[in-house]
Amino acid sequence: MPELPEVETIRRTVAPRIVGRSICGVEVRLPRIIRQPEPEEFVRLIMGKKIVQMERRGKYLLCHIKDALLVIHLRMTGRLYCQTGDVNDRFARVIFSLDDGTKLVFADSRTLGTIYALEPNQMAAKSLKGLAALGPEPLSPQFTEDYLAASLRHRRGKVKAVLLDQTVIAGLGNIYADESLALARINPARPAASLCRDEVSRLFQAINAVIREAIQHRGTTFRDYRDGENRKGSHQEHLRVYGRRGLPCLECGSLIERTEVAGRGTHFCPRCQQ
DNA sequence: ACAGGAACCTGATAGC
DNA sequence: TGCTATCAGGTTCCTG
Repeated sequence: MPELPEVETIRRTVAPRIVGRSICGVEVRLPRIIRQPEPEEFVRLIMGKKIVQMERRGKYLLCHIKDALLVIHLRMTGRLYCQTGDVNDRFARVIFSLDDGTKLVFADSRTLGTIYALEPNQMAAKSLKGLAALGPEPLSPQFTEDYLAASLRHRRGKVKAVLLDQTVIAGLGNIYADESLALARINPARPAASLCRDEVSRLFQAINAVIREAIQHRGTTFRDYRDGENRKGSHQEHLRVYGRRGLPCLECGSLIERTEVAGRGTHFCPRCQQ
C-alpha cells in the first residue's frame, strides 16, 4: 500500500530517468485507469511533450509536462517503474514510451489506481478534488504541533481516523497511522479530542520520525510495493506494530493485538498504548 | 459540516 | 487437492 514514504521513494527513483525526456508513445491497455480526460484526448494531450519535473503531494505523483500535468495515484496495488525492452508484466495497464527508449510502466493488479492529465487552465483551478483538498505534508513547515492540536481538538471521531484523513495530513495511510500511534504510545481508538497536550506533542514528533525513518528505508514492502526500479523497500524490517499481531511488543513484550478502528485493520500494543 | 459505511477492484489466503 | 468465501485498504460517494 503505497503511502507517503513509498510514493516519495518512487518519485526519487523514477524522476532521474524521465525528467528531460519526451513522451513519444502511450499504450493504454486498460482505459478505465485514465479518469480524465477521455483516453484518446489524454494521449493527444501528453504525446510528444517533454517531462519537465516530477513532484509528490501526499500520495499523488505529479509529472509536470510542457503545457500539461500528469497526475498518478497508485491507490492500493499500483506500481510505477522504468524499464527498457518489452513489457512482460501481466498487470501493466498504461505504458509511456520515452524518446531515449525508456518505458515508464504503470502496473496495478487490482486496477484501482488512477491517472489524470490536466491542461494548464485546469491546473490552476485544481480540478482534482482529492489533490486540491490535501492537508499539509508531514516534515513541512506548514505541519506544526499547534496545527495538529487544533485538528484533533474539534474532531469527534477517533484519533486514527483523523490521521487517515488526507485533508488533515497528506500522505499517512494505514501502516504509518498505526506506526505513529505506537511510537507516541497512544491507543488508536482514543477520541481525537481527548488527547492532552503532551500526547499531541508525542504524536506530532512520532509522525515526523516515522515518516522520516520510512523514507530512509525506501518504504515498506508488504506484498505489492516496489520502487521505480522495481525493488523492494526495507522498512518492513523496522515496523513496531503493523502486521505484528501475536508477536511481542519491542518495548514491553506484550503481544501485539489487531482490531478494527475507523474501518481499518489496526495494530497496537495493549500495554504501551492504553 | 461531519462521521460512518459501501463501492470500487482482484490476487492471495484461510477454511472447508 | 480443489473450491469458495473472505480479506486487504486509498479514495469517492452516499446516507444519516
